Amino acid sequence: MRLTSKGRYGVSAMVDLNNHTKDNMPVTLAAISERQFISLSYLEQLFRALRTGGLVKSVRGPGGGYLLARDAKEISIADVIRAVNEPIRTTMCENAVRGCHRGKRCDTHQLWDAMGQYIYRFLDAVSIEMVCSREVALDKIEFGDIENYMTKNQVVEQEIALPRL
Amino acid sequence: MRLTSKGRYGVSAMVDLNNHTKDNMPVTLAAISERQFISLSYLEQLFRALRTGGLVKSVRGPGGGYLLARDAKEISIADVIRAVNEPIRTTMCENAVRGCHRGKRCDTHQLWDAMGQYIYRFLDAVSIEMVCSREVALDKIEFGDIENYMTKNQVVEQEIALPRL
DNA sequence: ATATACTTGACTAAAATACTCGGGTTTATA
DNA sequence: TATAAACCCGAGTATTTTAGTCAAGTATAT
Repeated sequence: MRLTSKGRYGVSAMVDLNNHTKDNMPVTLAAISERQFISLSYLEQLFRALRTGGLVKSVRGPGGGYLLARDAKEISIADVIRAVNEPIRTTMCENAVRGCHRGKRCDTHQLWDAMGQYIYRFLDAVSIEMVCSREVALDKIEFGDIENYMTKNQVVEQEIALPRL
Repeated sequence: MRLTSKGRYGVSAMVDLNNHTKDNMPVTLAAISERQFISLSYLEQLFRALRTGGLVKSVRGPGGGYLLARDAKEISIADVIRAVNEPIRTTMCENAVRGCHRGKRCDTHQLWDAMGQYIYRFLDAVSIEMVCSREVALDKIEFGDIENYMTKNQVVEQEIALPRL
């Protein structure tokens, strides 16, 4: 997962879409473009990715536009960011010559894994609905126990994109 | 704060430095360079920043090198990343024409602020010492209550660098 | 028919990042 | 006092990534 402005635009667009959907009527990109100050062509690119990712459905022709593919409660920020960015290809350390070399994990491998998981926990827990309502505070979110990070034997793969070493 | 490979290199170098300091004898960049596969010139650039940031002290001349400026327990990952990256100039939304416009905060402003604080909490809580020892698991780290994020009236500024809208 | 609105692939421009280079300065030691 | 080890520093370039555009479609309501 990459934290770039593309992801931010994606989230802004999804939030706008949810805020302006009434009676299950599709919302046009032109409308989102005006409200969010995002160019139409760029929005088209973003929604292509969002549709491929199964987060929105499109209705073609006049009167058409986009709708959320499922309830805003069921769409996380992580979902959106994942959808608009290309999937990351390399697992950072594993095949690199430097850093983690000769199969040996670099001294900081564990740290970045832990951080990735930690950030994911946030982005997975926050939904489009929460951002829209602004009523839901994070202290109401169920995160589970804050543990099991940076433990010795953990082997979960790094998923927050840090440029490869 | 930016999460880039420069920061990773910085952390790797600091961890290596701590791991290879014996009897308060300075460690040379040449040694770190060999062990971590980071070019000498790049290391020089990094340590310039680390020294300016008060995280290491240098000893010049033959037999010289670098030492941690304070105990590894007292140096957080956030400290290191902050030191090697230029400080961020703009507060993302505030002065931009798009996104947060006309003084009105954009719908997602709160979200990114909350995320920034959340990530900071992690990077501030983890020290170089913890990464070196690998004995300290995150479940032993005191994070305080997991709340006060994304609450309605929060006005803490965004500090994780997301490219400006 | 026509206009609305989504669809797609490919392309370009701009920014950020990573990294290098060359010439310093300090200082231990022979 | 000459030499070499090692840090110091400004300025530059190259690469990669990201952001954003463009042109030519296709589907469909009216």
